[in-house]
Amino acid sequence: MPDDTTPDRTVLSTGDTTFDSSLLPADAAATDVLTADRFGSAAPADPLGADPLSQGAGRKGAAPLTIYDVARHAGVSIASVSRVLNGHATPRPETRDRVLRAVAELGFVPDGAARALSSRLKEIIAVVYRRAPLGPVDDPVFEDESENLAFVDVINRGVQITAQHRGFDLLLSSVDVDDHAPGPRIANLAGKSDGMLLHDRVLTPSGIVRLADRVPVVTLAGTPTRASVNISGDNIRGMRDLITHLIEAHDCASIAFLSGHIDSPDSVARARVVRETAAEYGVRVITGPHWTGEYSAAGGARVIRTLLDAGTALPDAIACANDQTALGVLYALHERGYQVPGDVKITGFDDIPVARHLMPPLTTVRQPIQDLGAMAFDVLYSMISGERPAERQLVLPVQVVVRGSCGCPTEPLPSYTRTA
Amino acid sequence: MPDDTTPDRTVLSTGDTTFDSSLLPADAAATDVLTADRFGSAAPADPLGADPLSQGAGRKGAAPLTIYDVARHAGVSIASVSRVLNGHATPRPETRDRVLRAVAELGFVPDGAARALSSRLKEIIAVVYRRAPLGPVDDPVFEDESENLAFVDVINRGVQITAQHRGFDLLLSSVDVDDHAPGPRIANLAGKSDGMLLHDRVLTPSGIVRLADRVPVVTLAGTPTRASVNISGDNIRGMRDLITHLIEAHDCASIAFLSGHIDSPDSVARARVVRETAAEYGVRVITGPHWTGEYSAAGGARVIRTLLDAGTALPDAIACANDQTALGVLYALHERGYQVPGDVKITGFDDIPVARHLMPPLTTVRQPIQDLGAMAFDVLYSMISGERPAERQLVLPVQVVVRGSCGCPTEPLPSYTRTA
DNA sequence: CTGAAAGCGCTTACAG
DNA sequence: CTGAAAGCGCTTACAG
Repeated sequence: MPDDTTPDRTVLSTGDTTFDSSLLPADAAATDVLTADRFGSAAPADPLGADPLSQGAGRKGAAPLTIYDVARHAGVSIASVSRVLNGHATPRPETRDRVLRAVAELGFVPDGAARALSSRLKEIIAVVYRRAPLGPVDDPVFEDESENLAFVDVINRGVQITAQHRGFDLLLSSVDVDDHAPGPRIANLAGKSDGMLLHDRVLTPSGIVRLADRVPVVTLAGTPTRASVNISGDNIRGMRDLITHLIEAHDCASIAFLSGHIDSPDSVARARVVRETAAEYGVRVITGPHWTGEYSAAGGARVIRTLLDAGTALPDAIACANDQTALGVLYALHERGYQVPGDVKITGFDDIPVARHLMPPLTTVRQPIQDLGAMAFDVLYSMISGERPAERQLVLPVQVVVRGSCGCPTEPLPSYTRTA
Repeated sequence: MPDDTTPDRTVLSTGDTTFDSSLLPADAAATDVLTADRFGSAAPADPLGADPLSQGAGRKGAAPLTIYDVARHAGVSIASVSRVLNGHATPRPETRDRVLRAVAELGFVPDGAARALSSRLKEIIAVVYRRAPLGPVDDPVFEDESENLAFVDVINRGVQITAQHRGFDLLLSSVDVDDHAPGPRIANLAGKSDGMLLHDRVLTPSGIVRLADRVPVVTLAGTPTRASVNISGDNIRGMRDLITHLIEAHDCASIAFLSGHIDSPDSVARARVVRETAAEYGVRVITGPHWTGEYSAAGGARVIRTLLDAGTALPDAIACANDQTALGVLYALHERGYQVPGDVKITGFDDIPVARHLMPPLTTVRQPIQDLGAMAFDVLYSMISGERPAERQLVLPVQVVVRGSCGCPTEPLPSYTRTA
């Protein structure tokens, strides 16, 4: 019952340090919080064995509990305690019970570092991403770099949830954009984990190869190496379908591609497909150094403003390298009084959560973002388990999601009838 | 030079498993990736000492390098290696150089678990959040739970960046909404970390007290206990200023408060302030079980649809418990043909990154989200260092950000002149 | 300044 | 089924 609905909370006044005294006693309802068998075995959920030690905050200074304390308390050897804690079959019920009781009464939690050192498994994978650069534009509307990391955040969520199923946790780290020697940090992470998951642009391919020599490595939206596996969405199919839609359904005769980082494999692949697909239809493609948005809303807005300031005419459609860029494009166009999709059609890539809430809702290519993370973990896990990956490059299917920004009618309003 | 601009990448065809062979050799440019002194000392950045072992992926099966290998290679004791690696003052330059060279040549990375066990410091803090529930509405527009976690993601980013400055990494975990016994998972995390940071509604206060008995605990947007410190934004000041603005600047005579989780301290505090402030002005407040949005866009949309379906008249303004809720409210109103702020004024709370990009841009209370995370880490770090926290409740200042959704004119279009 | 050795808290053959 | 003991790879008094 350590449920969040327990109504034993009190709202404090701001800055107030008083608090409801009912919070203080280690009440019965919370007994299972720390004493429940962490391995899912049948621990005594009965609050009777309430931990006497936790009654006072006093044991803070005391030496932390070890497996020896538990063994002594239960009258068994540390080997037996370890076996019970690890769910081995051997200890007979009676021994098991005594151990479990002792663990519950003492509130024992095994030390992860000791377990890791002994078992040679940390049950931790490190995830590293590069923090997006703030656009060069000093624009308060776009000042928050966090907004450009929605894609990474959702992938990481997929990784974390999947890892959790196998008892693994995620050690999260980031590399600053202008950190040109991330090696030491990443080496440190390698020492703290069983495997590493690198987002795009964290390490060069050669850096990845060296890292992979020490620990299994999987990359996301990157490039496979002889020693690492890469996971990506299907850029080719996704962008081809999107461009085809713009041309066939909306008669676009000129399409600009607003790229991401010039060295991003995803962006390069998407750009190429735009060119190829348009060429098949004889449609004009606009791209180049003026059309570079660094995957950020600020970058997208900057491109639009620069173009309009220069008096450049807008193409029929702008295909953005990702949704964040489209977000900035939409904002800048609106700011200058242009209508989307009336004056120009806009599309994104990724289908991050907000894409559907924009005005107009964003037509984009939906990547299975959380699945990318899940898949990345699965592959990494198998490598940690000693398996040799069958493929070095895994591509997940994507799908065009047609909404309003490409010129398609926004979906009709459904009628909801609902009773509370 | 392990920079992402190194142009030695090749874009693959989808599903293709070939790759540019230039990726294969462990080229000189990447030498410093793993061999650089991880403690910032003067390691030989010179690529001359390129690691011969990493030339082949063959050493995969070999026993991992230990400090003994380095010591032997350098002709010193393991104690000296350790001292150099930890930046102690003692080893004289010559010894230091020999160690550093051996470390670089072998590509040695110390094992984190062994370090942690020996030094009693893992340099890891665990962060746990509760994954937001999907609204009960089976609505494809709002199906992605990730969209409701933007606030948590940004806080975590603040934590991670701040932790990084002290050499700490972040162990990220989440508790499923309907996990009623998160104890075992959280105990496991406690064993893997030096301290814990809990987001709202992860543990009951009594659960927190028990946990705090084993490891330092800081909560975010929660409730302080005798054993843990809580960090929050200034709900009182923020909501008071916001409601005052709606009343004084926009003559609102009826204001609804669309709450978050009913047991969320933040939501309860905000609701109370809405009531108190409105009462001072004699303004009518609408709230109650029909006005509960669980902090999610889906929840906000559901509330609006239910009300409109029931023929309920809209109040002058709806103050949402957070921005996510406002996002759903905006969408649902637009869906039904209502104008914001014309028909009803809408406000949020948090100022998550997308708030400024909505149409109309969302008037809200800006919390220093990343700072909340930074502060949380700082407090936790001091507790890990053995300091007794001076305050149990820390409140960070917030600020009303007036945009279009409250009825204020959207800011005038600035004129940008920019040269590429 | 440097090294031999103890010890951190677990897991797991190895005996019994 | 159970226990004594070795060992995981580091750090750090303790001597020299």
